[in-house]
Amino acid sequence: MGEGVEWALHSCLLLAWVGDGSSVPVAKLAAFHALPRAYLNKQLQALVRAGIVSSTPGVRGGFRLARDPARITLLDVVSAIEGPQAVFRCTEIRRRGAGAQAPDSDFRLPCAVASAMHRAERAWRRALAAETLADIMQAAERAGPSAPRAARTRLEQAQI
Amino acid sequence: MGEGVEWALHSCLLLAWVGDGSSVPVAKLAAFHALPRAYLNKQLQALVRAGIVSSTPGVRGGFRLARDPARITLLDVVSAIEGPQAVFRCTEIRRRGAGAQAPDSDFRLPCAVASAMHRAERAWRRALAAETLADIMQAAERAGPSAPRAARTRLEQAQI
DNA sequence: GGACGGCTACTCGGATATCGCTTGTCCGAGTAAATGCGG
DNA sequence: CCGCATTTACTCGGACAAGCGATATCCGAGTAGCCGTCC
Repeated sequence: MGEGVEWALHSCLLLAWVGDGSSVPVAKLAAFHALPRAYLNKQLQALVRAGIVSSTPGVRGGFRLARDPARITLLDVVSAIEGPQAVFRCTEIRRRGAGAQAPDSDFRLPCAVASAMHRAERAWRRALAAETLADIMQAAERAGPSAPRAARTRLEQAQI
Repeated sequence: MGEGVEWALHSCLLLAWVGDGSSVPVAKLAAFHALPRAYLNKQLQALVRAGIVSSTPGVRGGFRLARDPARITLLDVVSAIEGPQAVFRCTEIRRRGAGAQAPDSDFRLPCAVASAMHRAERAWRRALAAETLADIMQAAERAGPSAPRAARTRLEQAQI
């Protein structure tokens, strides 16, 4: 799994704490976590394409959440960064080589291996879809109730 | 996820159908699915290190399952190929950059983002551990009852 | 005829190269604010 | 003093390289079977 998923999730968490009031430029977000600015921008573009965050250009522009944190699931973010394709991709090797000479009736049903792997993957996606960004916020605030205010302050002070 | 997982699973399925009676050389397994022989050998070595299959050198050597298919889970195979590390790896970016200047109390608990991701990943692993190689065999035989016999025959005929 | 020693062919195993994708970087298009000028 | 056109600085967005892991390959170590020879 790509490292960008972690970056995107933490960036969304920050944007959620900032709120819809103001946009945060990518330079601030990158400075907050000491991440490469341009590459983080690339990941945020993927979130924009997925409709999770919205971007505004111009002198006071930046990124902000496109909808309420309670309506943004982890699956949304993961799918936006990693792409729509399944983690396990069946290449149908059963239809290649000597094994492909079996009677067609054996290939009527989908590949049993792929079915099992996809079943497990659905469980993963279900767990990801069950957790929202608001849940993450709550969990983080439970550890430190001052986290949201502190995040806003550090974000403001963060410089390139 | 690497392509080797699919290869390893299908190879284990074949070895399960062949049974413990005889060893199957990697050349036969590769020819059955039209896979690169040497690289498949590399993947099977990982299965050997994990104790899933056993290898015997020599003129009638090859690979065979090390234990009963009902005692081999998909998680065993996936872990053997992909390695023990988690799919989502937390690099603790919250402790870097401007955000790290928050009070230490905020870092007492583990990262909320990583916790949520790992929770979902545990669901995935649980689903993988619940399915055994014997289950895959049953599902495949339900599609074509002649699959095991056909597989043995094609394996014997398969040539480099 | 039986047994033993050497030989051969075949197998796995790890060291070695190649490719594609993730990661990282750069510069241009576009926009909103600020500013100076004219009425 | 107010409104407008221009300038300017700052933002995102997509095009362009680099590094690293997955992919693919080769050759050597080792073993089991086979054959010839000797007793």
